[in-house]
Amino acid sequence: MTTDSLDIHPHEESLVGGAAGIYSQEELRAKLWKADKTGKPLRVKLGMDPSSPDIHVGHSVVLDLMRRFQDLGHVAVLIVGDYTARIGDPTGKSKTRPMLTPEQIDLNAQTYINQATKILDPDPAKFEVRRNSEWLEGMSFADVIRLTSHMTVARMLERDTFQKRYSAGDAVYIHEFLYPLMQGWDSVCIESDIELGGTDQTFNNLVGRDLQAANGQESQVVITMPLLRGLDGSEKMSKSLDNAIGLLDAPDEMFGRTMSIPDQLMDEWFTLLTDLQFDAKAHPREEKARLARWIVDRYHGDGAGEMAEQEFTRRFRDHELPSDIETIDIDRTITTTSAQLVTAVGFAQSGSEARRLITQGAVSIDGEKITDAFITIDRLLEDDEEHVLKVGKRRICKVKST
RNA sequence: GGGCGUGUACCGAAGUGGACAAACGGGGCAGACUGUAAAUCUGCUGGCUAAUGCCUACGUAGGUUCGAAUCCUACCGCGCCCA
Repeated sequence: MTTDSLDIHPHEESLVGGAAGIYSQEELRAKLWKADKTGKPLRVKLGMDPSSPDIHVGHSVVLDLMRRFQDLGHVAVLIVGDYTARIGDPTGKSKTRPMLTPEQIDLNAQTYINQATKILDPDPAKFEVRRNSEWLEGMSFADVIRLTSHMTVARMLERDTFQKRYSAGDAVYIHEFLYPLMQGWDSVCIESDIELGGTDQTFNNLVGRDLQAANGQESQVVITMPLLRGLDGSEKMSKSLDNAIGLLDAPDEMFGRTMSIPDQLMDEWFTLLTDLQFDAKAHPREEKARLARWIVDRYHGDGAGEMAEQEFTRRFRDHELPSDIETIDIDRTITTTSAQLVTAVGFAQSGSEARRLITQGAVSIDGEKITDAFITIDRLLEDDEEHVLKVGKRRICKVKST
């Protein structure tokens, strides 16, 4: 491909402006011009791991880019790594994930697609979903060996996670070497023009380039996007680290979680998640609320952010009760002490934990702190009256005892 | 195949016959302070119990011992070295 003399393509900036890496921009340029000329849309690949179906706002970074490609007329090709998931742990982090049944995988994939199409355009002309079992399942051992012959051990060990684990003396299994090859082979099979992913996918996606070249195809362009850090402000956002905001989270939950991020994270979130401009001079709380409103509006519709904010303000600034509290019925013949009450409503997992919470002053009834874990609830609760039980800052319910 | 190591609670990591539900760090939870921030400080962090106490737990299965996370045997996993 000649790339020397091409002018900058008008769409380039909007597509790669936020990227962490492009391999390579010249090739992207050539592909964009070529698509214009031939009228043939580019095939833009994104891999999805069906072992964990939940999408969080961090995924929106890459999905937004995918959407931009779609809006320019290109085709989003979502690869469901069902074959990969069936075999086990794809990232080789440290633990082997349980093998999933085809049913679970189907379900997860569907859930994923439902969430992803909150961002992506589901128009069939621009949206294609493929499962990699389609082409991986039928491969023979000889096919697999042929595939592995394109990769050297040294090259494989360049990869960050292998490097670290290997030098730390942790186990690195041969089959883990196959995952990048599998993903790369996906690119060959769907004739990918461009592959998107987070920076953690750089290595895997680059393998696709090599395999395409080795199979007589034009190599895909790899565009990596920065990883969004989660609520804790350090680790990348991930459901399993419990530092994520799910796309399906309730408005109040989204708002509250956003408000709890460290201030230093705001700039990053504004940049990666929104089209708003971060104002470093504004009061941090106000800025964060603006960010939170934007996020809630995006996933729950205009106005949802403002409602969530109001609820948030009354609850946490004005220390009032939430407007909607679940009422739980308590049977006094079973539940007798305050500690048992806390476990009965599900705010503690064991009696010991409930007792600890009470001892630490975390539990209150109708605003009155309880300090005695063994006091009988007869002395705390009126018959047939609703009382507000609060544990810590967030666990609140009404109890009615009979 | 052989040799040497190693396997501890959510994670990392001490402990090498009794005082071990197991130091310490991280994480988590709670309290103080706040902007539900972050940072900081304090406490808690296997289960049952009003409590003395009891039960379960140091890779798995047996054994030695009054007593085992600690010693022995076998097995399983992982690492390193030799072949």
